[in-house]
Amino acid sequence: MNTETTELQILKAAREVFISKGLEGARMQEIADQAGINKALLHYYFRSKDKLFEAVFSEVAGNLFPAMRQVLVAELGIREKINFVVKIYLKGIGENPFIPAFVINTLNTNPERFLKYIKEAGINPGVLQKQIDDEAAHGLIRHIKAEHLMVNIIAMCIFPFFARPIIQNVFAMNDQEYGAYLESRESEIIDFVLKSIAV
Amino acid sequence: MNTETTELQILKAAREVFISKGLEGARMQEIADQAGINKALLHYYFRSKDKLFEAVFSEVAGNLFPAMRQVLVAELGIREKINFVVKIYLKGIGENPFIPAFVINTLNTNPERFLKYIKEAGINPGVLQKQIDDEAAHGLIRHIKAEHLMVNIIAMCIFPFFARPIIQNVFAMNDQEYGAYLESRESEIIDFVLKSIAV
DNA sequence: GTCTATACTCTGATAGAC
DNA sequence: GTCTATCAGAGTATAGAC
Repeated sequence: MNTETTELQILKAAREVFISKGLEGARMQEIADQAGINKALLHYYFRSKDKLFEAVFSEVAGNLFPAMRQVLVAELGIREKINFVVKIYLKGIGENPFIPAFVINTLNTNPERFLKYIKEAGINPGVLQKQIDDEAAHGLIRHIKAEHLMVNIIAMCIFPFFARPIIQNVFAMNDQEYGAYLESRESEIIDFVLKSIAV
Repeated sequence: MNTETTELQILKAAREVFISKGLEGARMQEIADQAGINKALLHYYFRSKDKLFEAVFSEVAGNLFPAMRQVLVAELGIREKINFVVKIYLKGIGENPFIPAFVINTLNTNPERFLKYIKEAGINPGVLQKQIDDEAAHGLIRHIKAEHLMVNIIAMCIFPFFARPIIQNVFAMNDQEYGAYLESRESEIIDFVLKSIAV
């Protein structure tokens, strides 16, 4: 098998194992098995467990913020931005439902590792705040601080993914029902937010 | 030193280390150091690392849901309940800001361990749904499903605690400013929700 | 109950043949 | 590039003295 394929297979396997077990919980042996290769090869390609983790994490983290940034600077009204960001987030996370817990876990056990990716993202909430102030002044929405609006929206989008077992149990949903619940949240969240910021 | 004191000191130290490092990341040596005792004593009191973790986790998990349950069955209108639950949650978590990440982490790496505590909690959202339907029928609030309202509220309360490094960086807050931000969220969340469910 | 010393296991990492 | 075999270190757990 050629080099590139092997490397990609390792990364794929590593991503799955690290995401479900975390850095400390993951075993190089398990990653090797999952990739259908040998433990020694992992070190041949990535030198150490930590470097392999870094490779996985940078890939994941690198995809987190660009979408957000794109929305913030887009030429859209607040309502359209809200509509857009909720859809993008739910779709993105829905395709990789364990990413949020993985990120939060890394964020808490290893904050330094994370900071550079946040900085690289170059998200500037100032433009959003200005837009909010503008639209509020014109009576299109009520006034609200960007740091509350953004956090509220993202919280509502992400939370059901890592609290899944709790929610599913408390509301007695089976897997299928939970899938439907997640889908229903798209319009629910948008509706919830728009009603809240209406004048 | 007497038995009880030592056991409590071990539990305290174990709680701190497990919460910041997770089950796999924690070291028995570190727990022993933190407790000011010897590694062997940990095993004398708790037999194994896993049993020690279980002791810590059951204590933490056992305190999570009772508050929520109490609010659900209280004799209060929806608006008062919302007001109440936000305050209770923010206060409770504020005193132990790393609990949410710890729980989410355990929840994802070891779901089985969690399920029994959820079941024990005996939270019944049916009563809340009935109350919502009632108040909506009387035109006091708009209609909304309990599984959206509850998840939205809790998400907004908890999220800032485990996303702290991200939020703090994106909005360029220092530690003091972040403390003020967390405090300001109490009234912001209540306001945000009440405006959203107004008729 | 508490300690020191040590046994044992697991696992990340390397050496070296092919 | 890929494998088998092995090392070295870390970390949990136990034995046994006090």
